[in-house]
Amino acid sequence: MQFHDDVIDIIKQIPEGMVVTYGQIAAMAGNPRGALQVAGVLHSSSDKHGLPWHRVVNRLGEISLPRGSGYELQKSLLEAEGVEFNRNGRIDMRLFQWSPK
DNA sequence: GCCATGGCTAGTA
DNA sequence: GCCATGGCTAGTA
Repeated sequence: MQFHDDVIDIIKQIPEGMVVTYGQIAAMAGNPRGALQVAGVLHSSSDKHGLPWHRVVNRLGEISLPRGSGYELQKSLLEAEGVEFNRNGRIDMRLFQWSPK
């Protein structure tokens, strides 16, 4: 599937220390309303393709995974790359959101 | 609201 | 086919 493959390509390009949004990826892959599908791809194909899945967050700059089920891991992976979280557990997207050239 | 996916029944043949 | 189910979100209030 084209969408699926595009999503994977895009995610692979996210540089270390940067993040992108589900919707952003969906739009880049040609389906502005496919945010949920992007989440699906992440959920199912992250391991197989060795994707930097932790660099994908929701539009508010927060981690979407539930506490105790991925949240902590994702947060620590991002912090290890220099991404900072404020007291609300959010990332300042003006500083860390990546967009391709 | 949106939309692709996956699981699980109808309902033909 | 139908229907529930997501690692979601634009656009009101």
